[in-house]
Amino acid sequence: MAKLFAYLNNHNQPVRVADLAKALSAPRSSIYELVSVLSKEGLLEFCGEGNKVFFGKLMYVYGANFLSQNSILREGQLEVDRLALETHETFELCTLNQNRQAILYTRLGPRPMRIGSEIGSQFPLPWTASGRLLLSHMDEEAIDSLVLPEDYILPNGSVVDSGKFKNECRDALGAEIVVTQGLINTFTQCLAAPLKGSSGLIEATLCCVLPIDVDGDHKSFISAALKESASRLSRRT
Amino acid sequence: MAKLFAYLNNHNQPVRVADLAKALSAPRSSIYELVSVLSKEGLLEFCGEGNKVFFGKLMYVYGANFLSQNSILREGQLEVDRLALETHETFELCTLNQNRQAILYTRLGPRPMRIGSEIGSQFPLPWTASGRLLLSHMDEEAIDSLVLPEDYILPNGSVVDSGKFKNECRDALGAEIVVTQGLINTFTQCLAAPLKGSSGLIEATLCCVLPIDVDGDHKSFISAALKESASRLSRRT
DNA sequence: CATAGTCGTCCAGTATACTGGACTTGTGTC
DNA sequence: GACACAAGTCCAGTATACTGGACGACTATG
Repeated sequence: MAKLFAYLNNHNQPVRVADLAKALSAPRSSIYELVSVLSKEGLLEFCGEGNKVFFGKLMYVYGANFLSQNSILREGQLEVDRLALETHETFELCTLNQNRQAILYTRLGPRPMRIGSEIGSQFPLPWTASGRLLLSHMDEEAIDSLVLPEDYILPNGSVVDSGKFKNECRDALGAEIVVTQGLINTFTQCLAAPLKGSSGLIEATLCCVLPIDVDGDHKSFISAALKESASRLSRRT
Repeated sequence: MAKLFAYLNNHNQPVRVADLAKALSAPRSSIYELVSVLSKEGLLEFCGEGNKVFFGKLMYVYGANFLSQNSILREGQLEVDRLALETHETFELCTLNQNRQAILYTRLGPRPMRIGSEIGSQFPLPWTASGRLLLSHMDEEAIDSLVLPEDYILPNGSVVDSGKFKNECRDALGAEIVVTQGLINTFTQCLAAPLKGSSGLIEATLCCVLPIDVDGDHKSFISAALKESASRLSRRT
């Protein structure tokens, strides 16, 4: 079931049941059965032509429940919208999901250029500035048990040094902003600021994706705006 | 699993695992196991104190997927917001979910007064104006097989005549607006307008909840606004 | 501090759901 | 229209997950 959902999420559009079976390399009968059960429950829905399925109404309703309980997410969405509108850059709201950084919300600027920055896409933590913030409270041991060896391999094939990464995580503790350059690709940099919950723990990050060659004044302006937003949204202890 | 999700949805806040087991009258060990599996997958999350669980990030992400695929829902939300802002009344976006009417989105006016009009709450179809629209394309036989006998029992205990209900569904076919009064309670009326998909089928309804004693001019105004919004949002064939 | 009640874990037995093969139905091609 | 291939259904055997009871840990109460 988890794999099925993940596959639909990656495709972000209805998928034929037969294709699901192939893609998940599971018996067709199992997938037909599973899809039938989940669609009876309303978590999946048949839609359009050709026996295609996608997430159902209930999934949306349950997701809305999560949103209503999560004030950082709710306020963070508004803030991402506002920042994107004012600066014309791409902003994202990110959070830790298992051993990945998940993008919970995004608003594209006029020049979207980062791979897969759709809602629901997930990245290995060493790939992003947000990843360093999200792990900043953990010790080396905890990081080692969470981050898999293959997560250190960047899209271009080069490898992030795990010792260096853990140092950067430690340095991110208490930082107002973290910047990484040229990790996911060579032409962007990523500025991330921490959103802290009432416990003081970082619950999410506010992140901006900029071209690598943006001029210094503009970058400072974005950086200041991120810090201001993040500190305003963070809960006071 | 379906029951567990439904229970969390009804409570709309984190629930202790032990309470879940009681409420679902299932063995504690089963619920602990199930919750553990679902939270490992990210569909549920432990949150706050005292071993409480609620919907997880993945549920939100998957729900956002549904939203992105469903243009009527996306545009309908904006329209509900706009109508509520302009008229100061409560509007809802409703849809058919199995044999229930589900509220997918709502914006409260200054006098919210309808029971349970939260996102995700569901009603038997005979209780609402939207229900008549959502069933308007079905014949009597299809309606009988979908609507359970107990669905005809209103909250106050009185019973909707099933023949009359089916006539009202038939009359709703092609109607621009459907009004019901005093069904869910004695002091509200419900105005619903159909949102049609590209197939011409009613995919959702836009609905306004008014006090029963609202003056005629205001009601006409609301009614006209609903018709206008609904026809604008409906897909042309 | 003793006690009752609840909470969470563990485990073997059992029931449910998954598997994969055979079969039927649908679809596209020549 | 005949053919090949893919899509979808069905069924018995098996593996997985659920069950419920026993147990220890924790918490409130007198």
